[in-house]
Amino acid sequence: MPWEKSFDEADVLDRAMAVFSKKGYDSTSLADLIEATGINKGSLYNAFKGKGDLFVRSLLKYDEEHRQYLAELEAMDDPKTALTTFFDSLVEFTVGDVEKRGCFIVNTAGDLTGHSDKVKDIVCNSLGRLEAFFRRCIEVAQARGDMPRSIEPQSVARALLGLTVAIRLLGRGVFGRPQLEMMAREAIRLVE
Amino acid sequence: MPWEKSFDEADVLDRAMAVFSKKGYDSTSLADLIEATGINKGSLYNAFKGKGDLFVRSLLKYDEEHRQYLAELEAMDDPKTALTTFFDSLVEFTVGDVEKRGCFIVNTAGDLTGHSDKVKDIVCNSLGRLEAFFRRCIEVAQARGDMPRSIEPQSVARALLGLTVAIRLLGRGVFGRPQLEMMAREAIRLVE
DNA sequence: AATTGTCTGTACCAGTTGGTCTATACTTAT
DNA sequence: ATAAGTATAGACCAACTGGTACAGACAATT
Repeated sequence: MPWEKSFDEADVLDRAMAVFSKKGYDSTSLADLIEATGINKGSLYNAFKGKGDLFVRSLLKYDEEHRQYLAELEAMDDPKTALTTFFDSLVEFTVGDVEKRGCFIVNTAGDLTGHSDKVKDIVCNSLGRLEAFFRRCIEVAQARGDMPRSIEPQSVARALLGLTVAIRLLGRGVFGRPQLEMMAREAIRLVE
Repeated sequence: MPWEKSFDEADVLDRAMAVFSKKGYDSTSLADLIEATGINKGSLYNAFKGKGDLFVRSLLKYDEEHRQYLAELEAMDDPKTALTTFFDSLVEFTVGDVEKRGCFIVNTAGDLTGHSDKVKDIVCNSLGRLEAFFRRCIEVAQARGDMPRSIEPQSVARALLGLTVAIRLLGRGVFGRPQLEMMAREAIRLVE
């Protein structure tokens, strides 16, 4: 009888995610991946179909974790606090990202050309879910009387998505903490 | 006596700009550049120091053109119209970009890791100028009584910059015209 | 016509790319 | 011990990478 897979696949995906996110798909070589994951080239091609497959699976895992975080926020059941918490931790997370690897989804969104339709779908769905989360937060808060009726949920949700993308993108080298905090504050001002 | 340079350097930079913008620095090969510019490898290395130099000079040219456009807008001397015109043409330009090459500056901003400090400076300065343009528009409009005093020029300008970046980035494959128009409308709503 | 220097094409370079393959070491259950 | 399957290391591949070198074609001045 053989041997159970020895390396932790989730761990490999996490490490691959970090490299792909930091350098992008094309600029990440197999050598980079082998060094980062610690597993051998043979094992890599045994466990995954290749570089492309590893990328897609990493992206899916990142997306899945993101989705869970949104679910936790939504479970707070105080939509306005959920929004402020989101933007607070967004800035905190971005500033704390000392390696400047940024958001895997946003980085990939800026690179959509030259990616498969599968990747495009993952990115579009992920961003769509975030926008929908914003929209639900606004609608529920309005129903509770915590947010003015004058706000159009769909379009403000889309603006919040835009500011989120901008914070994640510009936080990777253009802006520092004070600038990012100012942008986040302005995002919250949109729903006040 | 020799011969004056025969190919149009500005034209070469424009063509290089298109390829670099579409595929990014790393993913653009010398073969791509030769095919796009139409000039020979030898001429390329004679006229420019190499791939990196060609990239920087293309980026500078793009930035310069951008700067001129902003100057034209500011010369309109009606800051609020300048802002709406900016976002209208931003969406129009993004939608009309059928090759989905996006904004050279924004694309490079998303890729800042792995670029020289020179490139970082160009990108940061370019985005900084756009933000300053927004701020001046707001301040002048406020002085004229065309915009509410409650608006904080600096932070709203930064939010407008964020939405601009988002429109350019997401317009490259994630969003279509209606979604982009909605984001642009929300940007204008920030200064009303 | 001779000269000067740019353009072009091609050949060439060493290093890297993603990917395959094989031989060997190893771990587990029979 | 044997068998089955996994991990590893490395050799190997053709294609491509950015970059250099060189020969000849060409244009403009003298």
